[in-house]
Amino acid sequence: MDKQWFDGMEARIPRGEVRTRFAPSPTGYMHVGNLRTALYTWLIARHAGGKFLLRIEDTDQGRLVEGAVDVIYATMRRCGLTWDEGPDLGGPVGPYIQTERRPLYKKYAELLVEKGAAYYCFCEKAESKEDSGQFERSDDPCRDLDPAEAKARVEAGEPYVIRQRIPHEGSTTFRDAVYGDITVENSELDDQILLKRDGLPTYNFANVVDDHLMGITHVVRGAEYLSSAPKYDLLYRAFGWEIPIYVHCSSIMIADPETGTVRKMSKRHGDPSYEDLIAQGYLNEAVVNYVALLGWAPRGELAEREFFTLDELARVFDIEGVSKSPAAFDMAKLTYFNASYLRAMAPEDFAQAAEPWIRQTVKNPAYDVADIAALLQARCEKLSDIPEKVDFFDALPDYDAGLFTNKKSKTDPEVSWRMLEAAIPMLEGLADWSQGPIHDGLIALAESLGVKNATLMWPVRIAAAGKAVTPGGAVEICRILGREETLRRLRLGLEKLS
RNA sequence: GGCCCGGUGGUCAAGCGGCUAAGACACCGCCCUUUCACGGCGGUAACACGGGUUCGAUUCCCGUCCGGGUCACCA
Repeated sequence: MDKQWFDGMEARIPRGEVRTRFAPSPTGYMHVGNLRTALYTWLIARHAGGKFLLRIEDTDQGRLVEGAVDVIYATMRRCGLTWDEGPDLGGPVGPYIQTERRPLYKKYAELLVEKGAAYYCFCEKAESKEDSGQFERSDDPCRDLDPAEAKARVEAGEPYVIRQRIPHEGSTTFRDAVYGDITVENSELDDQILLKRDGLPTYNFANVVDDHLMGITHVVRGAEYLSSAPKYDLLYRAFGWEIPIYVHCSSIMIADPETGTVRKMSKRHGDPSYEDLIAQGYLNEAVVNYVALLGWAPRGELAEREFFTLDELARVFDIEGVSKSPAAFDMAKLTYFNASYLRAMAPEDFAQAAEPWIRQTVKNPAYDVADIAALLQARCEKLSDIPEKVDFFDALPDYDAGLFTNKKSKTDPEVSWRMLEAAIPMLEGLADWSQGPIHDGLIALAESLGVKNATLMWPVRIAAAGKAVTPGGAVEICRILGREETLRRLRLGLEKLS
């Protein structure tokens, strides 16, 4: 056995430093739940001034996805979850890709066999969950094989796996930072496979080995791993390693409209992933902020606060505030966060973000993106709301004359006809086609006609836009459309009313 | 089903033995107003249930119910 593996790693890591890791498997997208786990993991490290590492768990050869690692990098970067060590950066305890650490796991598994905490198993492979459970764990005929005989069969080339030998008696208690102490009867635990037939480790084994070798102090992961935690403890103890602090995070649920119940959020059921949300026009900052609050809440003074930047989160995040019960993902609230972030943007930043969405329907270069964006900023909750809202600029919709009737504005077809007839010459004669003059001209006209502002504004806006609801009022829309186009549309309205 | 973990308004949640039980989203009104928004103001709405412990339980313990997780050579 190569002794350096046992003594070398620890020496490379400063004592007392908090080290956490996000260890995704490359699936090609980021679950919302995974994003939150990554975020909390990052926050714990940053809060403590420690190190955050990225490790790729690609031990499932059957599920390799091309380019998936790049998706992970891109997502992490976009979210601001910077890492200090990782496959691309390297670091003192690499490699950071599990398949590149392959020889390591076998050595450690064999060490466990030597110690009697694991054993070779030659039983038939159960290909799936359904095929498993052919025999009860206590019935595994290989568990009590003579070590020398087992070794001989291995050397003879017989396929095998290495299983963890879990005591049949007693119980195991482990400690979790959010759930507290949890005790499980050992008889409830199965002799899980550590090393697969292909020589690669299972997730559970690779985690223990890597987390130890990489000096991870806080193991953060989803609550679905809570039930395997006692087996981890048994493994750490068998190795004689220090047990890290476990931080299990409850699942993120989502309401299922079909069944009227909640279930764990998952890509498989068509629930949105991080990428989906971004594609739907949600801002990265809003998603991160919202997700941070799904399962964690600031305490004390900050209990009422909801808006946090990443840096602020790093400052105030504490494991104490992590909740034990599963939280339901609420798209409406995410939308609220997104709307707030959109409104808080500098106008020019918003215009830049909105431009591609505006240009989906506003192709005419005569219409200024910044002008339109200014109308939109307070009126959209997500960027994908935009195209539909501004579709009337390029082409006047084929609207119904009924739109001219509006009770609140006191308009009907007849009134509207008079308003348009009066507005057209006034607008034609305007010296300067800009916000102030158009506004003042219309207000003055309303006064001279003896009608309330809305009575004049409504028909003008309807004729100009051809829609009942528009971003911005009559003045803004006319200004952007330009004098010529505005007059053309108002005359069309007049015709429609004749 | 066994085991494990949860349970404060529809949702996220504060609370950590004594409170008229915060706040936010959503919803409903009102104000503002050139449509719709934004913004402002106000409102409806909760401690799952039953036993204990205690002078006193949302808070501690037990049971019930409900919800979730897990029982793969997947992670």
